[in-house]
Amino acid sequence: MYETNTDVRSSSSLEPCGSDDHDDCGIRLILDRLGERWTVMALAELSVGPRRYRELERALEGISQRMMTLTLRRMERDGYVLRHVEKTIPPKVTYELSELGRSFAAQVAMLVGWTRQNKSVIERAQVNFDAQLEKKE
Amino acid sequence: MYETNTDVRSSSSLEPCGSDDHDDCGIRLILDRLGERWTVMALAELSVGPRRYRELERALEGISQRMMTLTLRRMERDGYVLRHVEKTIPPKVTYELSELGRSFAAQVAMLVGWTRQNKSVIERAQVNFDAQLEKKE
DNA sequence: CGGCATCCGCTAGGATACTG
DNA sequence: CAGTATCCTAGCGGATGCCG
Repeated sequence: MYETNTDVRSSSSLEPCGSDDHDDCGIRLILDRLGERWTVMALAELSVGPRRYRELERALEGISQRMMTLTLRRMERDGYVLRHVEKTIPPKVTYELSELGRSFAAQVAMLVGWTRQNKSVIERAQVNFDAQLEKKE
Repeated sequence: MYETNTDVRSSSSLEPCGSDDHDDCGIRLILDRLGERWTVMALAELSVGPRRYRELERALEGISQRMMTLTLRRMERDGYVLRHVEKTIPPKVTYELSELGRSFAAQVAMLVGWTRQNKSVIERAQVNFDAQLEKKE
């Protein structure tokens, strides 16, 4: 019955930190980042391989320069992304996932997988919920 | 199209939806919810067992009535939570995780596990990043 | 008890302009 | 090319008050 895995699923049930009173056991550290609009897409693009600033900007269609920079800075600050600068003219800046970043991307990939499998169920629940509301009006 | 696969890790690498142009393949459906402040804590509390409104409110220390209600409504709308009403006086309303909700909670538990394992690495990266910034000023 | 309605501050994030 | 700086708004979320 032993899972000798490197596995992350050491606690198979939720209930963060053994019901640590109101601390969320640090999960916010990553969920605040994932909650932002572009992080996952940047993670996805970078998990293909290293990318220059402009390449990312083009891949993340619709992103503003401001958010491109902010997103990358925050990912770098958390240690997911490594930033390499070549001080040529014009400059060349390359972004790359760190070991931590690749591990993180793998986790997010699982979430994406779960979402893909349950998307239709969720959407049906939403439609149904909204329909019930209307009937009461 | 049949999905014979119960395993969520069908795509081990990120790169949502085979580089679907700018759609994030629906991951926002769940990340927008997880990005909110109280969802994970509510999920955690409910994964222990069914709870009444006030019980949840007390468990999620610091939450406002407004956000307690909003959080529960949105979780109900997505199909994670079932709401049972007993029209007594005073009323008794009980919330409970659905099958989907338990499956979702299990996914979040993995994220919590990953966070626990990497928390210190991330925090060290942040401190280091901030220190580098100050040196340049 | 289990809500909904209202007001209000804070911040994610878009648009635009400028720089080394 | 790879940013920074400024302005602005839409929406999360807190505080407060009322209700069946």
